[in-house]
Formats: sequence, C-alpha cells, structure tokens
Amino acid sequence: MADASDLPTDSSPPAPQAPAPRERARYHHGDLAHALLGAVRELVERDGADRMSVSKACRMAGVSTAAPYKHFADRNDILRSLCDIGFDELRAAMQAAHDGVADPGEARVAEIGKAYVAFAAANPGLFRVMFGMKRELISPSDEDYGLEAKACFQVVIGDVAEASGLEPGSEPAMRLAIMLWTFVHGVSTLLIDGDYEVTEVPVNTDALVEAAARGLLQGGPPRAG
Amino acid sequence: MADASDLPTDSSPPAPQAPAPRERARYHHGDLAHALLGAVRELVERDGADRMSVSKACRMAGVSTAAPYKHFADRNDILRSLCDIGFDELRAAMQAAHDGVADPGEARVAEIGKAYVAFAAANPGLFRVMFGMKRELISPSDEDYGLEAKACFQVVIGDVAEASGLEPGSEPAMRLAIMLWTFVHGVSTLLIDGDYEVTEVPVNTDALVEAAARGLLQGGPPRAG
DNA sequence: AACATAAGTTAGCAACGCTAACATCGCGTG
DNA sequence: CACGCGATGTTAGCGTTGCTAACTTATGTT
Repeated sequence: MADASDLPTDSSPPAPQAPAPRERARYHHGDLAHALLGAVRELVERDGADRMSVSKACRMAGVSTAAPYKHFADRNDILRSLCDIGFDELRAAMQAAHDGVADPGEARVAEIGKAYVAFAAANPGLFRVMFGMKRELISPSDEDYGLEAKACFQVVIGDVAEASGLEPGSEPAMRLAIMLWTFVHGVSTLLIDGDYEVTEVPVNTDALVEAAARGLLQGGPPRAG
Repeated sequence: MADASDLPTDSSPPAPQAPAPRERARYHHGDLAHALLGAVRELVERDGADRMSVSKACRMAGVSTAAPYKHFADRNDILRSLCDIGFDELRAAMQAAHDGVADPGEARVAEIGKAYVAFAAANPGLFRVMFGMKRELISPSDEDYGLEAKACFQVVIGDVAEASGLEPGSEPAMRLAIMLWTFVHGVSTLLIDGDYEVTEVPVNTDALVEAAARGLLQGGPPRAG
C-alpha cells in the first residue's frame, strides 16, 4: 500500500476488471486507484488542493471513505502520486514543443517555455501542488523524489546551450537555463494566481515568454550565480 | 466584526488593556486580534497555511476556540488580514530598498528586486498566502482587494522607466516592469518552494536578479504583450 | 447604579483524516 | 473442485477542525 506510481499517466493496462458501467454495483471497484486519482485531480482543479477532501473523492468514485487507504498511505500520498502524473505530462508537453520546432534557436526555447505556461494554465491546481507542496508532500527520507522534475529541466538545457552558443553543460549555460526557467515559472504562477490583474493592463504571456527568450539569450550569460 | 485591517502592522496603539504578563488570568484578553494574527503568522510559517488551524492559534493565545469569531468573520478572514500586513511590510521593504540607492539605474531596480526576494525568503509561508490564495480568500464582491499589491507594484514602475530610458507610464515601460516583476517573483517562488534543488547546482538568487535587471533593462522593451 | 455592548465562555454540529475490525471477492493451489 | 488466503472493499468510531448558538462577564456611557 504505497504510492501507485506504477500507474503513470492514464493508459489503462488490462485493468484487472474494467468498471462495467451498469452491472449490479459490484463489491470490488476494480480500478479504484485510477478512479481516485481522477476524482482528486478534478477536485484539485475545482476547489484547490487544500479544499480537496478524500471524502469527496470517495463519493465521486462511489466507495466508502476508508477505501482509499488500501491503495494510498494517506492523503499526501495521493497528492504525491498526482504529482508524478503531472510531471510526466509536463515533460511530455515540453518534449512535444521541442519536437515541433526543427531548427535550434530562440524560437524553440520560447516554444518550450510557452508549453510550460500552457500546462500551468490548463492545470492550475495540479501545477500548484507540483511546485508548491514539496515541503509538505515529501518526507526527508525519499531521495529520488524530484526525478520527474529533473527530467523536465533536462528538456530545456540542451536547447538553451544550442540557442545561446554556450558550451553545453557548462555553468554559464546552466545559469542561463535557470534564468529562463525562473522567468517562465514566474509567468505561470502570476498567471494562474490572477496576480497580473494588479497591473491593470492586459498581459500577453506568450509575448512575455518570447521577449524573455530573446532578451536573455541575446544578452549573454549572467556573470555569476 | 470584520477584518481588523485597522491593525496595520504591529505598532500597539493605546491598546485598551495591554495583556499584563501575570495578573490573574483575566477574562478579557485585551488584544486578541493582534495576538491571533501573531500566532497565525507563526503557524503559517511553521506548518504552512493549509496546516495552520485556528484552534492551534487559540491554544497559543490562551483563549477558547470560539473567541476568534468575535474579531474575524471566519478563518479566511484571518488570512486576509494577515495578507494586508504582509503587503504592507513588502511595500515598506521595497520602498526602503528604493531609498537606499540614490541614483536611478539598473542597480536600484535590482535592489528592489532583491528586497522582494528577501521578503519571500524571510516569510515564505506568508508570501505564499499573499500571492497564492487569492481565489480562495477574496469574495467576488470586494473590489478594492489588490490595493496593497498594487501599491507594491507602483514602487518599481517609476524606477524601471528611469533605468530603461522609456517614457514613464508608457506601455513599453509597463511591459518591462511586468517582466522584471515576473522574473523576481519566479525567483521567489522557486526559492521558497525548494525547486531550485532539481538543478543540482547552487543558485545565487541575488546574482540572478542582478543579471535579469541588466539583461532585461539593456535588452530594450518587449515588442508586444 | 443601570444597562447596552463588546468580548469572552461552554456545548455541540458536521466534515474531515485515519484506524480497527469485519466482509467479500478473486485467484492460485492441494 | 474445495479451499483458503490475500487483496480490496465495508461499517464504526476516534480525534481534530471550522463554525454557531446560547450564555456569562467585563467595560464604559448616561
């Protein structure tokens, strides 16, 4: 009864017993882990992670409030599993953006950044859990937590080096990649939290990302840090 | 019984009855609103906003769990009041950074940005509440919510125009200010959420902010957005 | 002194996270 | 094929929480 991280995205393998639509409410749900993650994901988007309750997810899945604890250690474990799914999807989206632009350069980096922002905009609740609940979700013991997040970061750093002309893997290239990630992450959080409203001017996030890619890639590497 | 936003920062006015240290536990606390906000702030930093409970704050303040509702409408109202305090402090910190650098230019903008990041680093829990719980805290009715946040933003935009040579109040200057805010906010969130750890290289946030101020201010305004 | 009001109290509800103990199903093995 | 055992459900219940209702006590005005 651990983390169900062996249920990566959404592809349903043989599925021991597909939950037949109407066949006399069966005692065993058959695919509760997935069903719960789906319900929780919906709730996280609808109400936010803190208002999400396991009980509500149980009602949605049509099971008792004790059922989840046969599949997940606790509430946090459910959110942790949801994070795994989220990072997988984010990495896929970034990879797709990379694959969509043939020639290296600012444009490709910008597209990856836009994909990052688009993921956040499409999954604001999940995005907040993925990046904002680390301290609460991970126990100090598990070391290999940020693996999926690292995989996301890996997608960019090669392209950044290529687009900037810096030595791939060098520290300046790394710093530049960090700066671009920082900017794109800032766009994402300010966007989904509705904080751009205080500027009283419309904010075009795509244009913002493009401008940052242009400005930071051409401006050369940071001197230190 | 509303918001106690008339208790701005922490200066204790005459205080109807200063809570005398040891004078036979008095029935009336005397300054419960402030005491609660202090306890809640401590809890928000220690446990995070979602694990913060009004009950714990009551235990800390030495009152019953029903007492807070004589001063605040509900739990969210307490967090709202805490946000008011936070934005006030943030604006003061940014203003102080502004005042600390005589001549306009990149350096001044960078200092304000560093003050922003420093505030987040010193008050991570509060910072998350301030910028991340808007949807949950504000009711669609109250219009004048983001006033304190707007005041913070106002501190920078003048300096950005000065440092970039753009027309103050013009849209390009506005866009540039938004980009700098975006970057600095990205640094803050990635820092306090521990997400920079996935880069596996040490990240010097001050250097990051300085590099962004340099790169974005010299790179000229974004073309659109 | 009388009294209205502000600011505390206790008691209690519903929802939640989680556990313990019990029930049922499905699958592998004698 | 019976058996049984583990996986996966159930009900019952504990402690905590947010919040309300009804009551009590202090404060300050007239």
